[in-house]
Amino acid sequence: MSAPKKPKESLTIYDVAKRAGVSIASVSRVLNGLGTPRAETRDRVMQAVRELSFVPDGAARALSNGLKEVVGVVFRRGGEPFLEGEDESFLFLDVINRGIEVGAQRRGFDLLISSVGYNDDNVVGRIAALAGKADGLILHDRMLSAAGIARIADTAPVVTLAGTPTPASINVRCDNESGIRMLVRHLAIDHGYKSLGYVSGRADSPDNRIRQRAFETEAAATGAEIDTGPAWQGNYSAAGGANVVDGLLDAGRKLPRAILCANDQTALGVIHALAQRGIRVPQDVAITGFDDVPVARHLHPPLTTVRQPMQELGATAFEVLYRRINVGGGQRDVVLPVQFVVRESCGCASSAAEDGR
Amino acid sequence: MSAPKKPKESLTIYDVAKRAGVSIASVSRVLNGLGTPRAETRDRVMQAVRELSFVPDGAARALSNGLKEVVGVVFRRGGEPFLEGEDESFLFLDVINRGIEVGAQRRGFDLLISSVGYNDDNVVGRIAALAGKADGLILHDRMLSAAGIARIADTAPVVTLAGTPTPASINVRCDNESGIRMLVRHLAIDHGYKSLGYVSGRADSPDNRIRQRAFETEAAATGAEIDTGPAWQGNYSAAGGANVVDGLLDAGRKLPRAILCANDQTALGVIHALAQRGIRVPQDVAITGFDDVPVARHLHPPLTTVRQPMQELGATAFEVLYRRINVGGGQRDVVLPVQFVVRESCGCASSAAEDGR
DNA sequence: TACGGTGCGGTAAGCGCTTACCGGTAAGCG
DNA sequence: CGCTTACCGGTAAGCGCTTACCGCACCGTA
Repeated sequence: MSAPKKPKESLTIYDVAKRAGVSIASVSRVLNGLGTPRAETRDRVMQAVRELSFVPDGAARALSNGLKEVVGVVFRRGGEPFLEGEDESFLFLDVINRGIEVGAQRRGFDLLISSVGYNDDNVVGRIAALAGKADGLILHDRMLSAAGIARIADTAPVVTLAGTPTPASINVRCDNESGIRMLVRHLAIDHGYKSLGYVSGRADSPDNRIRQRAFETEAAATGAEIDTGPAWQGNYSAAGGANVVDGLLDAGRKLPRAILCANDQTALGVIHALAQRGIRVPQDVAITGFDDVPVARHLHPPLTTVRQPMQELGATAFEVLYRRINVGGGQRDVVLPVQFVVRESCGCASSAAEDGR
Repeated sequence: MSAPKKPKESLTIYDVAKRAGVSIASVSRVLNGLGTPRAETRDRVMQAVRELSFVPDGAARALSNGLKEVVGVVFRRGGEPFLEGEDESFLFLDVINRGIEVGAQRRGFDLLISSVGYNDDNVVGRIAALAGKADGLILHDRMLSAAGIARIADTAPVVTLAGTPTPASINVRCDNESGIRMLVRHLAIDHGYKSLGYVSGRADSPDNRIRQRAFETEAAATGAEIDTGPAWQGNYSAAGGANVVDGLLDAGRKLPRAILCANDQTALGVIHALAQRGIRVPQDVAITGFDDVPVARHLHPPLTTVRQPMQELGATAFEVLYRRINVGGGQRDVVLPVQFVVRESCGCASSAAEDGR
């Protein structure tokens, strides 16, 4: 039945055509479902394909029709494996990447993945090389300066995640402003807390800057008193959050009634540090996070936070890129809605609305 | 200075050649560092490349020289995101993938990543498509039957991780036998425990089968009494480990003096379940794991286990594949050494040798 | 001055595929 | 029964690159 010779070098569409007794054009058409081949033709081709277990060469295909069906994904990786707390950020990126993959699979695309260390040299070169192998690029976080993006972008379309749009690239992020606004209103209005603080994330993170600004604006709008300054500088890690609390307290400063944290990770550290000092959450100080990572609901008390649709973020990034690859144009700043998740760390009772769905 | 026209469609080596006033062959040679171009020629090409920010098309290159410089990596993903305990397995795969990436980067290769759900259909088809876009494939764990592998393997070289070698593929794994042997000897001889048990991993895992067999062989060799049977069936998860303990105890069976667990995750569950019942580790029952995941050293008591060189596993898988792509042949069963890590869960004192390096 | 040697650089073929274009056959119509 | 129309399916032209091969210019030598 099946007598696959030696698959010598690589077998091509010509081999299939010969075996099926048709032309290469027919083979191609059958394989791509174009035209209206006769049933017999189709069957003979399919059978030959099966017998030879032929798989068309992606490169040739890409060259011929100008579509590689590959998107490059670039992200930062920590310097050392197993750095404390890295597990979480791993997970974070991973969920987003999975989202990209899901989106990609719908369109028959695959992911060309490349991570970059914090102190790798020639990052632009590496990314450029990647661009040559892909139809478009998705860059996590802050991989490149606007100039760097511009340079890459005239090779291949670029979508950034949680960055800022540039003339040459599209950015996809979630609606940080609304998230912070909901948090602030809930604390200042629903709970009536009169003083608020914000433990920031990494200073160079666009997401963080937006959150901080939204915090200040909204807090001012509600008339709450806000506490700021360099002492509030965190770095997205639990250790960073704990540091801020310790620094504040050691300096003898009085904590505000409620503290928003740049992300859940930070909130975790803050809550921990407060517990060490015997300060109760939420009775003495209310705490909120941002992201809604899986452990958020298992903290004591369960963390009130804002859910980022991470997987959707990835899927959307892909979809936006896909559209850009095929038709061009489109919106440059894509913002996804977030979901307010009320638990107990804000002072709500345990029976309060748990997140839906 | 730089007047990059509109990068209309895509710019090619012809555009560069024209701008530099040389032929496309010279451009190609300069770009690939072949031949001995005059300094002037080289400079003009380089300048033109810079001015146009030209990046050669990977597909054309691949088609022309038969090397895509891409390896496909396929792994299983859990059905649902955030399933309990998935974080760990994520991490596990991730570290291996990072290892592959490190190896790949050394050779200028990139990773084409594709995950497969537990109940996706047409997995073979998806993997075949991936094979068409890559120079070779690395398959995690049990992605495919031997027949499936054979089918893929005459399209592209295949390396499996923690599987078993087949006539058509190479397998890379760590030395499970030695690991188990060291564990058993340490428990049976050094500590003199007379009865041993093994909480297994997933039944279909080659790694697990090898570990179980090694356990039985080695335990018999030391003359220790061993306890086995379906009640000892775990699944690599903490819950699975806890289940085994609960099942055994609820059935009124007496636990052996020492229990080896198929992996650290399982050990974690076992220790937890024992603690619940007031059974002390290691005083009443000694426990060991396998893998040495990061948390292993932070358990109470710190876990005695065997370290798998995960990153190296990935890097080796790549290197083996790379060699196979370029020259063919090579060993079919590659085994990496493991490292015995003595901590306290086996009954050793806390001052005992912590892992070296 | 004429000839061979050396080496840079250009021309062209071809990698495996898609697809525009066209010719041949069969079915539909007068 | 002959001509038109449709419909398949084959032929061939690239896609952007690498590289074998060859010509030319310039040097050294006689």
